[in-house]
Amino acid sequence: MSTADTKPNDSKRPSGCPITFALDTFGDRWSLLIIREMMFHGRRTYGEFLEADEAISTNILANRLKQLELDGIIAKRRDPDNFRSFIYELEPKGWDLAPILLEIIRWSGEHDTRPGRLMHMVERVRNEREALEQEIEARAFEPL
Amino acid sequence: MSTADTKPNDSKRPSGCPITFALDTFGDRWSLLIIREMMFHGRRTYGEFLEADEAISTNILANRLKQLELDGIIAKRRDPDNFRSFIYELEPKGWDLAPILLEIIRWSGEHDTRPGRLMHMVERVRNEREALEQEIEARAFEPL
DNA sequence: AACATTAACTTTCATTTTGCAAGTGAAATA
DNA sequence: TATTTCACTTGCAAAATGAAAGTTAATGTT
Repeated sequence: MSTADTKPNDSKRPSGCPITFALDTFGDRWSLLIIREMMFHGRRTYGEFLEADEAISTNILANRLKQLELDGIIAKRRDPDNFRSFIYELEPKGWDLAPILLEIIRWSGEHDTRPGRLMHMVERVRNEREALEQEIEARAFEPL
Repeated sequence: MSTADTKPNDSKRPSGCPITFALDTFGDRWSLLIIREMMFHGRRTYGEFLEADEAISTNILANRLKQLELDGIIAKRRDPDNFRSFIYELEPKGWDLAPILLEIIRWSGEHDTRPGRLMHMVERVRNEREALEQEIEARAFEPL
């Protein structure tokens, strides 16, 4: 195999530090974006992830999905209605990243001054964080 | 120059997304660790950062410090007591990352089951988050 | 049934980033 | 004056990334 089939950013020697542990599981360029797509945009299949704004490469996407699954952040199952398709879903460990993502959105809302910045989620985090958290929590417990 | 003097993980096309904005400024392997060292371990100089557990390479450290400074996360000034030394300090934009780091620590506390995991900060976040936040906030406003 | 299309990858390879080791220059110390 | 300290920089090999093309199997079309 010549493909990137090893995890890129695992610490050589585990330090025991909680920050390092977290970076080892989602501290790369793409993992959090995949999680964002699942958590906030409802994307669930390989093809849907490729349609996201940031245009991830197919090999990187495959590698990250595999790694996120190994780390228990997401789960993969067949689409019962389309046997060539797979559905990726967040696991509790993945849904539990929501507070981190919301804090990241809050921080960017405070410090991103670019003209083209998107304020939709920023406003929701500012004005109705509780409701937003509950909405996400509810989706985490949706059937199937 | 052959050195890594460009920012590695800037999005080619800015998407306006707050998550992407954040990843562009600290979504790499080392930036958050440098910020952790400053915020929780009081390290402030190039030499002190090199003493951290994770052993960052000198060229990467130099590159990240430069980039964090450009992004307004940290500031660099001469040590008035030692003219060959520089002191790096968090800017408000950097201190404001504290809630993100605390959420990351919380998340790892919930999901890191490794035997060697360090629980000190996890416990503080669990049991006295308010006090911890205020302590950090206080240090953000310390003179000089 | 034959053919085209869709979906989820895998492979190849060039480019970029990382990481290690060694080197540089200026300021402080012996 | 010589040595050490501090903050980097440089060179180079190894690893990761990204773009594009290829593969395999399920589906949809004629």
